[in-house]
Amino acid sequence: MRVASINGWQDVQAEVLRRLHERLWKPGDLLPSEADLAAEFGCARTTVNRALQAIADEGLLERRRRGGTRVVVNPERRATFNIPLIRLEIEQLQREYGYRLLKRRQQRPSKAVRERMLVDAEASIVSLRALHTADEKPYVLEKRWIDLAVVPAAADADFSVQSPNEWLVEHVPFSGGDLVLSAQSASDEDAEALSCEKGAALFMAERRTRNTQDATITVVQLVYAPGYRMAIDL
Amino acid sequence: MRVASINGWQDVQAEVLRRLHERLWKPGDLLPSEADLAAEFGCARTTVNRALQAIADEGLLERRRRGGTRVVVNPERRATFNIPLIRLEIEQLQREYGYRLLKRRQQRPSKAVRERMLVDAEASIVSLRALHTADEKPYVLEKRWIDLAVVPAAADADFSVQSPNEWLVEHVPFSGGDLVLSAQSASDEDAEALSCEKGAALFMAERRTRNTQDATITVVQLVYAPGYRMAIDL
DNA sequence: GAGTGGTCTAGACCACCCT
DNA sequence: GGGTGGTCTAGACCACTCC
Repeated sequence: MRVASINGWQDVQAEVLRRLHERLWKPGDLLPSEADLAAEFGCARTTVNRALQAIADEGLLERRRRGGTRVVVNPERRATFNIPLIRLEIEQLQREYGYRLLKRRQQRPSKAVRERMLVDAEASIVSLRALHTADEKPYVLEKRWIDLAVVPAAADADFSVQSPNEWLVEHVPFSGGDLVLSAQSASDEDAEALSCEKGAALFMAERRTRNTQDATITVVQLVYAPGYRMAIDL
Repeated sequence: MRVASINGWQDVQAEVLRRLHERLWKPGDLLPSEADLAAEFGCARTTVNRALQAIADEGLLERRRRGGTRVVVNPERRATFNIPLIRLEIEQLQREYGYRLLKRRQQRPSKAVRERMLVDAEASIVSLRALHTADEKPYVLEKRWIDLAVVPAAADADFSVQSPNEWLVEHVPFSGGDLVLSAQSASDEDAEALSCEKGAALFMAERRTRNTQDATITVVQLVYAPGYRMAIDL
């Protein structure tokens, strides 16, 4: 037998991956059909299907009805990462989490906020500034805007004890959105809140969250203290 | 009928997601068993399994043998994104891609490189600097180190026409690794290569790639020109 | 011990789409 | 038209783990 012994779909996946690694099937090549592979491996087609699906989900194979399964030519690496609650992120580092609400206003949106949230000038917005600390040291500055038309309850929420981050997770159904990562020079406000020098290079994550009706619930900018690293496994 | 009509696993997924949205099943709650749900939906247990698996993969449910399926309490958002070849990334922006090799050396690793690559002082390393441009303007500076013990062919590769990025994708079997995103102040070298001011806030991605034997193939630092944004859909 | 999810099997039908 | 992947079904056995 060429293959040690195929028991489950993970074995099939491993064997297919091995052949891809060894360039036995090269980029652009057409793989045998599921039925043929099932015959070769001595398992049900369903099992082969499951394995190939998993590999295709990773971006290494491309599958089409009637067209068969092809090895992708430019295998874009696809990375998955978690966006944890800041509190949990800090606690996982074995550091003591702290939180402080710096500012809270209810107001009409500025032009910049209107563009970010895609709301009109009449909207009622809760604007927040909060600081998350690790071992008493500034960790990340949270700048957040919440649309009260979409989340009326936010008007009465007490963000001085619970961070808007966590409050929203608890009170608002999850939904879609997007995330933009960038590097920014510290503004005066950033420098003061994070106790760093003005102009320092800061890692920033800006996240927009939409509900199921595609309305913008909230936009948040997380401005991390200097030295922050976002690690992702591939 | 309570439910419109359940045909496929995607319908089951949609219905379960609806119940999660509506808080019919709250964080921490135990869902009915797959068998019960299958009976309710009038489909096979396999179909329910597929649907719940998909939701669990998104991080919203937690499943355990014997323990059943639970709604996750703190639903960490899980995001996936592609890491494209730089050339394709630029071409997708409808800008003209350009590439220039700035420096190439073959040498023993410095202490900093040894730490990054986890190799010893005797290793033979190809050290590269290359610039990728969009419409003739600096886009990203690539600092790369390749371990010749792992990739001997890199000693003879001509990186002046093809970027190491693409050469490696073509010649080295894909593998695991990790990725670290951060913000850095532009060094003298960065500033000169990217035509920006020293100290400017730059977005940096550092990636380490390992082969199947867990040896470090290459480490690359991608230092992006000011203003770069990395966008991710959630 | 018993109930749960994890998975395999064999067969079936369908949607797609290349030739 | 016909071959491919996408999926469903019903039944089965197993692994895990809570009670």
